[in-house]
Amino acid sequence: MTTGPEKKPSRIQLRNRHRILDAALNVFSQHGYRGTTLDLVANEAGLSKPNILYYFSGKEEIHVTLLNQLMETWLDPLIEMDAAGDPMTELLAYVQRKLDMARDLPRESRLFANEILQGAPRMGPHLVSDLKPLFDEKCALIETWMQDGKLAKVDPRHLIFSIWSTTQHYADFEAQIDVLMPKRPKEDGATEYLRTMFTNMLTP
Amino acid sequence: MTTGPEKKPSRIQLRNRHRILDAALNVFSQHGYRGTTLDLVANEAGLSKPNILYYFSGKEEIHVTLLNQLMETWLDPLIEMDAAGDPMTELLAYVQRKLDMARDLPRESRLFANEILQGAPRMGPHLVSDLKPLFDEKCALIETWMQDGKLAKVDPRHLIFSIWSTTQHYADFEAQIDVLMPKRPKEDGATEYLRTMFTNMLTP
DNA sequence: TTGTTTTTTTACCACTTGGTAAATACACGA
DNA sequence: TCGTGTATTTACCAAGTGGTAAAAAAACAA
Repeated sequence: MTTGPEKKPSRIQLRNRHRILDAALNVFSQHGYRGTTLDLVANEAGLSKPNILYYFSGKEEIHVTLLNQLMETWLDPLIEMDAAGDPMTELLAYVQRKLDMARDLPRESRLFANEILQGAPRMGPHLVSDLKPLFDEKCALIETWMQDGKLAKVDPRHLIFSIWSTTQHYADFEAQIDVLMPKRPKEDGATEYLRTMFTNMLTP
Repeated sequence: MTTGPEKKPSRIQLRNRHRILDAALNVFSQHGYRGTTLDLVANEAGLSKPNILYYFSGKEEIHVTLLNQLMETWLDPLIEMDAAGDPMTELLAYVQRKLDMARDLPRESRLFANEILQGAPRMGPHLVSDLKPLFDEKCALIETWMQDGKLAKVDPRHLIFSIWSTTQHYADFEAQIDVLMPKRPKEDGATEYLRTMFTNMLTP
């Protein structure tokens, strides 16, 4: 009702916007915001530069759109951590989901890392309004689990930081890992290692 | 002998080169390579752009110089891990040194993270020639410690990755941590947390 | 088919940016 | 003080970049 008279996007619009965002994700995640040129995105998307600006008002809007989409994906695994489940099971499952995400969505992980590295100039508000409340809620949940003697007592905030850092490392520092563990198989032991680490730390 | 007739750099040269590198470290670590302009570096250094190009042949040379300096600093804590010491003590001390480095040299940590994130375009060779041999050597050392029953058996490569990721996280993702743990004190529990984590995991 | 709307291309432009040439100012030993 | 090499500034430039205007092409409804 109060929303303007927006017409539903055509098939072409849907397809091209999707192409552009996919191409932009490739480029932004590899070169960062400043390192990304519209020409690069245009090439990658198979469109001309002015044509891209027909679908998005500018470079910034493309970047912001990606960041908004990313936020949902990013929070999802943590949201799923269930207060009703078994604490150790829930936590290990969360670690696994985060590791799977680093493996399946390395571009998204690097896009996020780039943004935070540069001081979250475009994502700062999202962190405050979306991530912070969720973070506080889940820290409190973990705290109760520890009070109940279901988990060993450690600082839940640093626990979450360590889950994020260890899992995302496999996406963000892939170039380094490629040098140090060349021609490794798909299943390279990270899953088992992280499982052991968090199990040993959190077993009461 | 075979080295050319290089004159010793004057006091002014020493001072200005140092100023430039310090300014460049600020800018590169915050904005990445492409995001850094010579004008930004010049302003930060309090010199004019052409004056900067009097001391360095170009933007690339400044960046490479920083990266070379960084490599030494970066490898140092791992080099210090001593085969003759007590395994658990040595490992925990290494964790502590890395955490101190993230705290004391966040700019260097972010410079490194930026470079790796973008695929190590300028540092790749250094990783192969300097980091890889050291990494293999220390992995083998940790392996023997585990064989001797001094440490619980885990994959030493992933162990080192987890030390790197958890410690550097406090520098590289500082913008996020500032949101999630606002106005925290200097000593915020990270030291204690990491000590607990690695102790619990590695106690045989 | 035809008229209308949507999509794409062509040709630009203003600004930024890495870098250069040459003139000028400065430091310093004799 | 003067002369010489060092350091710095001024005035540029060519390439790259984000973005625009308007014409051309394609899609589509009638």
